[in-house]
Amino acid sequence: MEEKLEALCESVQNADDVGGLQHATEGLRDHYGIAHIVYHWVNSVGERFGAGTYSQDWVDRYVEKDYLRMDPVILGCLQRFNPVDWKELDWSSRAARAFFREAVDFGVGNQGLSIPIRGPSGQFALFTVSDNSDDFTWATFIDRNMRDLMIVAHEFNKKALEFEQGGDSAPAPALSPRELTAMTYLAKGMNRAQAAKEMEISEHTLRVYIEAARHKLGALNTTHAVARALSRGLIVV
Amino acid sequence: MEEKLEALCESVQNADDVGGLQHATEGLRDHYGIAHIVYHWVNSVGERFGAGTYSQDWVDRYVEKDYLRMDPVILGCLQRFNPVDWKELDWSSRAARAFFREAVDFGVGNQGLSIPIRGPSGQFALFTVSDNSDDFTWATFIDRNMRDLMIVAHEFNKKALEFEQGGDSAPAPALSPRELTAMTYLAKGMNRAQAAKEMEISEHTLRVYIEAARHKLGALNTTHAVARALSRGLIVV
DNA sequence: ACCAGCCTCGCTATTTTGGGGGAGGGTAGA
DNA sequence: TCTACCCTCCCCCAAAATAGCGAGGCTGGT
Repeated sequence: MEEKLEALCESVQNADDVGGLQHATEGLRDHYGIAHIVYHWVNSVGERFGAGTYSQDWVDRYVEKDYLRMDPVILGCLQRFNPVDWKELDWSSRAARAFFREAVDFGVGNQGLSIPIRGPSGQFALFTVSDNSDDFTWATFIDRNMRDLMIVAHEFNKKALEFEQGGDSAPAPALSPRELTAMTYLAKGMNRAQAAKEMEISEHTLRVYIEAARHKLGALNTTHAVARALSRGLIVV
Repeated sequence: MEEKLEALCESVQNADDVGGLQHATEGLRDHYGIAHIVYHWVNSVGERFGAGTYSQDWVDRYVEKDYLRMDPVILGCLQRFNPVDWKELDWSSRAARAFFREAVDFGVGNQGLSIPIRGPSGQFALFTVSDNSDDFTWATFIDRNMRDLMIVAHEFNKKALEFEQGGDSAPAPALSPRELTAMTYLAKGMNRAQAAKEMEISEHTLRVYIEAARHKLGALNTTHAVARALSRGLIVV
């Protein structure tokens, strides 16, 4: 079993483009003998890409209908931390139920598990396994393979990150301690007067920090600067 | 080996407070025969807590000196995705090197590996293993145990999430599509006029969205609202 | 069928930010 | 050493955001 996992990880590691990941998902599907494996990834500039075994028809349909905006799997995972079984999601709306029926018609399994992972710059990835089976069979499958799947999901993420860094990487400008403190207070909702009082400096000085931070971050205004500082993991609210 | 991992995970699962996690870190340390295991967590409202085997002296010192703001492990992991060996971090500044020497003096290992994980609402967790050893021994240890450690780290996260939800959980307010779009444009640095033009609505209407978002997010001003929307994963820049 | 919530538009006055200048002392890295 | 960057303080004025009112049409869920 250990060796199998090793081989599966390697099939991901050996990918050198999105096509390679695609191939890896097919290998995984065959290995586990289930219906689908899908890896979906949003990079730090909001571009999406995916690799997986869903039929092209379904992918086209999904894009055409902009299902991304209402897919309970996506919406649910954006709010979660842990791997989530599709059954735990909110399918209560009419649109969601219709979407699910349509998905099953297009060959997506009636059972699914999605593992969400987040990166430091707004990256968001979803590793999904899906199959057609009853609740008990599915629960057994998950119980057996959850950990391996998490490891494999992680390999996918590593690969996706490599691809992104292969592109243009932002060098992440360093802010001075006072600048960071200032940005943190602003991110907490203070205005300049409050933040200055908190930092025990004049409002003028505070302004200097904010402007310095703005310039370093290439931001157009304070809100933008705070947003960038947050996205880049420079500060935490 | 498998059974050992199972037992370790259970020791985490059985924790029903932070003290329980503390106990679990001690068990892990003894199991692996290394110097330290530390789990550090920032929840969605910015409160931090930790469980681990560092000496109280070091923890006190760390807090007193506000090392959180300059600790290269924290700063580095805030920018990363994958588990990171401490050797890969940026120790070039004098302050960082002094910090490292001091840490070693306080019993922290000279080798370390930290696994960062992010949640949907700005939660950020760090699972760290540390020991005193040479590069080769450490590399071997990591190579052998990385995957198990990732699984264990995940158990910690699951537990931390439970604790948070047990307390007062922010119900994650849902923003309407237009509100989200508005917040996204603001996060990109547009002012109200530009965002309104982009959305093809009047500036007044845009203002309504911003205020609605502000109220839903409990934010004091626009910058705060954008910061919260970002930290909670509602928008991506 | 109804209600909640979304989307759209309007006004005025006050508060907060942003842009443009400077200036001097302190400290860490090359 | 010495240079670059950090920290701190000051002025004036234009531009932008916020607070407080309000109103009507449309859609989705119960």
